[in-house]
Amino acid sequence: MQEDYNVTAIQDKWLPVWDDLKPFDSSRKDDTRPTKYVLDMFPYPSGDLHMGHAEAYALGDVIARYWGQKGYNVMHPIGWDAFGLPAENAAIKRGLDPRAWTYENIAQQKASMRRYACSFDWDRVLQTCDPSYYQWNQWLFLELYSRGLAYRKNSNVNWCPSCQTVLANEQVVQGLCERCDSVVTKKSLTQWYFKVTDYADRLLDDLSQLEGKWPSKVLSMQRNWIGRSQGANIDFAIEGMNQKISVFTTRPDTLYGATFMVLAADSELAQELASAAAPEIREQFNNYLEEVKKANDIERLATDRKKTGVFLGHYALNPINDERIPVWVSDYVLADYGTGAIMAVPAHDDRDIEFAKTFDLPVFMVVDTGEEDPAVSGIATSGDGVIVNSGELNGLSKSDAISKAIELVEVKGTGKGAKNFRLRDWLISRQRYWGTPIPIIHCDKCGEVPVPAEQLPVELPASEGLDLSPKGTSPLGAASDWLNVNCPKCGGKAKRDSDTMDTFVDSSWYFLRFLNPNSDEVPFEKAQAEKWAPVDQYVGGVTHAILHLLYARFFTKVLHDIGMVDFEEPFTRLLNQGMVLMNGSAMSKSRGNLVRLSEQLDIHGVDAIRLTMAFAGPPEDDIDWSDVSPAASAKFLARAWRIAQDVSSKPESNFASGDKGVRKATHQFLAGFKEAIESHKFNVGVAKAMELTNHLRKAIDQGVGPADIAVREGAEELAKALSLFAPYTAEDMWQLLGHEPTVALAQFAEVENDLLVEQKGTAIVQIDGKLRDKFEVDVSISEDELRELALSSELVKKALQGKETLNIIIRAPKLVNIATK
RNA sequence: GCCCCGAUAGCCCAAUGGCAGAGGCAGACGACUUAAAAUCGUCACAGUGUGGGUUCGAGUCCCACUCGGGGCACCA
Repeated sequence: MQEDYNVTAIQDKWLPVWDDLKPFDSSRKDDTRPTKYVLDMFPYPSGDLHMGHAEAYALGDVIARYWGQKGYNVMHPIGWDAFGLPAENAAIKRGLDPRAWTYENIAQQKASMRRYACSFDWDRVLQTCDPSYYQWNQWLFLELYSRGLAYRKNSNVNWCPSCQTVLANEQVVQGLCERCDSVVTKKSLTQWYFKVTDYADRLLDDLSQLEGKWPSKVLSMQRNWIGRSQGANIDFAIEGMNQKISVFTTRPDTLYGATFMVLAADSELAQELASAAAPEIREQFNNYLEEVKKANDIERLATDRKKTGVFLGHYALNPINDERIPVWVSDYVLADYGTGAIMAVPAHDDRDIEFAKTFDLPVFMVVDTGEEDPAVSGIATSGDGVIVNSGELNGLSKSDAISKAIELVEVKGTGKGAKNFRLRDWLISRQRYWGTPIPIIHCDKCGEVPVPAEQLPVELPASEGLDLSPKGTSPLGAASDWLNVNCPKCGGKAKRDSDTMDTFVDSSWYFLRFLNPNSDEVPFEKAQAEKWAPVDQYVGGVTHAILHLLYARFFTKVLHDIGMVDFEEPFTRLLNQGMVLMNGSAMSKSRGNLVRLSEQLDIHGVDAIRLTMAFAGPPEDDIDWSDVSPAASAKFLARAWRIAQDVSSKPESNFASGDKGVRKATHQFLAGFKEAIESHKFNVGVAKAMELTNHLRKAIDQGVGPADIAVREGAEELAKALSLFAPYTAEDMWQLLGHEPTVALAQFAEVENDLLVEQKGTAIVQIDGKLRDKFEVDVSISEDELRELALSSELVKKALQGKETLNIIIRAPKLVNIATK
């Protein structure tokens, strides 16, 4: 009897079966399959899963399931990035316990992931807010600390007045807080840092290993972010003072063109020089500094901003020619980049010439680029050219002059070749509650004392009784029972560090914790790392292109140097899926275009939604939900399901006697599907499955009929392929075809290449690239035979009338192109 | 301002330098039906954003531009 395809029924039917079978258990001891590690970026547990998760996990699942059906033991774990501000904000707003709020959301998301049939290994799960996880954050922090890679310093840090916490450079976007869009201000604080800058060169250079494996966009964003520039540090003596100004420049070739110097207004050196200046200059400087401090980054970054500054009354001496040049301060020079001071070469730098024009300072051309003299035109020239007015550098090209100038200052001892990075050290302290406590104890006598390893974890105290609302200092400071301890060194009274770690610390190494998610002995076992890591395929949003991926790469390199892993890049391949939009813009409640995932799943079923995500387009493109049709996906799945229902042959493993045409369609499908999935063209893979379905439908209704064994072969491969996108439907098809669960472990058939070889093919004849005729030919046809055939064609003869043949290109058996005059 | 990516049918998207169409949506028509839905089938629709170039041959490679998206940006 023919049944109907019933989405709800098959979902209810198979979920418990899978729970029982655990097809994605990657820890079986006797497993001899080769390994693959497929990882989806773990979610933040704020509320239930949304459409974005649905896309990411659908795509990650296609890859994980594919390798499983290719015979690999696939580790595909999941966890929760569970610390962070939203839990606290929920706590503050609604009076909830952040811990309870977080675990409730995790439970809800976990249930949704099960329903969504994610092929996760449910025995490898972690939550970063568990002490069993974050104790290893603390352990790793102390490892870094012992190597000088974690340190504390006072500086002007980015401060979000709304979140009331400091932010890493990476969390400041266009002068705004990444999280709440408040204008970020500066505050002088003593904070913990990780010394990422020690790894700047390796972080940059190793990107070349990822070329072709990571999206080029992400590689270029990381390169931009690290921002290495090559040049020189050059010292300028200050006239009449036992003091010098050191500058970083990428253009030492223009040293003769330096006509003034500029110090960052908020630098220490500026302060110092101002103090040594005449009282009226000091006053001008102080007034200026006040103004500068008031301006925020938004104002400072405005492109049409007028140059401002103050002359300090001092003169510096150009080390290459002892030229006497004035020293100014301005806010267009940044205190925290390079040395906080520049030599200004107005002839060849846009900013410098603007400043020179504003304050009527001299412009002196030293590179002749063939353009008008900047001193006349008022436009700086920055291109290559011939060095002029520069003593021993005259006549050299830009790049030769750069080397030569470095040589000259090195000989004089007034400078040397240098490189500079845009990358700053990673500020990891946060003045918030819901995070990993920093495992340091401050003792008046002993200073910073690491918490001894055997006392880890330093558990976060209960939030009860603590005021979590942002106030600029950590809420933990008020947990006096927790805060006050004895110094591990001297036993005297001491206090715990009350800040918590940036949650990006948690996610910087979580992919390794999945190797041994429950170990109390080690963060992860080296042997397991050798077996599984690095991650073969990482899947996640491009929003993490800089922050998370850079930090994870940094951690991996540190762990490599410590000897804990033997690789230096954590994620061999990276796939960035696009976003799910609605009517052209990101979904949001306030915009009123929110599509609820749970609703979509109720209406169309899990499989149809997953399939829609995969079929919508290339995975890295955004999906506009208004452009796609989950109803059509459901319709297709029903059509495929009916194929399995119609197959009337008994299960059989030898398909040789099946209809050749149908077999050919199946094996063509297998070859094309493999190619499509392995190159991440999931939409094309789905299209090929649709094509096979159409072919089988026709074979059943109008061709060889449902009993031909080739139809069974096709239906079985179709079920296996659909298992990547639509696991419930595929499992049911597999059963209809007379097999035991689970299709997720069934292997794809080997492509029988014999079936793909064509006997006949279509040859086309072009004249000057335009199609004129085509005919069926034997694929073994020779070039000469094909030429004969083409030239004897009536259509070709007609088209060639009155034309002179120049050349005939033959690509047997497919093409003849006749070029004419 | 600099860098990167994209533009193919009414829509979403395919196409190792070789017949512009694999697949889907929407559409038209037909079969089944008393009728409709569902199902099954058939059909139509663009010469690939614009202008040059390379080539026997360009959607595909190169150059310039337009539009859209993204990244970086007073980084010396």
